[in-house]
Amino acid sequence: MFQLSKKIEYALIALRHMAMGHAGQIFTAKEIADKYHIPYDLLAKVMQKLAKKGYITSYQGLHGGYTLTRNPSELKVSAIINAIEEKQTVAIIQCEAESPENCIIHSTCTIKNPLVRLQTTINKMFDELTITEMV
Amino acid sequence: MFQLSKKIEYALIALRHMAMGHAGQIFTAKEIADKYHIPYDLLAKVMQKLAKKGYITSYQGLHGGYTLTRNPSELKVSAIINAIEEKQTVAIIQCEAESPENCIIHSTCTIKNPLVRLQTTINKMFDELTITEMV
DNA sequence: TAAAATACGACCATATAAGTCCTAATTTTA
DNA sequence: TAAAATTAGGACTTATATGGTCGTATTTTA
Repeated sequence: MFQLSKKIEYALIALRHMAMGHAGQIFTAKEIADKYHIPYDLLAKVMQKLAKKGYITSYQGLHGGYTLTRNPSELKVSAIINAIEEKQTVAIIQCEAESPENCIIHSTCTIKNPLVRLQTTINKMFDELTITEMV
Repeated sequence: MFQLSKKIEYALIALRHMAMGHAGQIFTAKEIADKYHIPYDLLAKVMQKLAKKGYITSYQGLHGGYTLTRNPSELKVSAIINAIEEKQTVAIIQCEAESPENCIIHSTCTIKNPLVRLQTTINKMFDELTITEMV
């Protein structure tokens, strides 16, 4: 628990790599996968998700690839996480995340609040962290 | 990702329950499992781990059970997490957690530092949070 | 000695994560 | 127009982690 998934690691690696190039530079998934020794297929899917969310722009065909859509300083880690993980992922307590109504101690629960506060802080940190901090 | 495991949830529920009783009061795993509708066997193991680490004291035999060893204010959530999860669990990046030497970008990695800082903050929060805040 | 509790290892089922494979579709260029 | 290089994306497999169960031993008390 409390680990970023490989997908997110790969996304950060790729975006950082792209951020280190010049504006508008095109990168292929293969090139990045090779350079960092990460599985091509997996990285490809990750980049497809990022493209779908508009964080990177894709170009198909020969000499195709991806470019960063925006300035790295606008690329929040929180957004990257949400783009890649389908489920609500930063949610340290499950009752808040999925089924408050099934909670056993419902109204009298005094565990939830401190953890929700903690979670809010974590969310904020991921929100304030951008790719710029990683180049 | 970024969710507390059920085991830890159960530990928090149990410890909170015990903290709400009077000092020295004995509670059985069964009693707590029943009250909160959590699987007895699982809770039993969780409590065994807590006992092994000395956070609660166990009494075997008929009319046995567990008591809190210390004041709830000394029961840090960080300690509870570490008692129950075997692996280094709050470690958002894997290179720090297990194999820095295998890292692909080793010396030139600029991703690690911001995440390590974030992790430090999270650790600190879990360290400052005690059972007292949950009763 | 029986009952009620902890102790603990082994096991199983399921879910999630990680990775692979295959087949389009698109674009460029020889 | 055909081949090559790329993105797009679904289906599948494998590995690992999680959650839960089971069986048996041990301890203590009545």
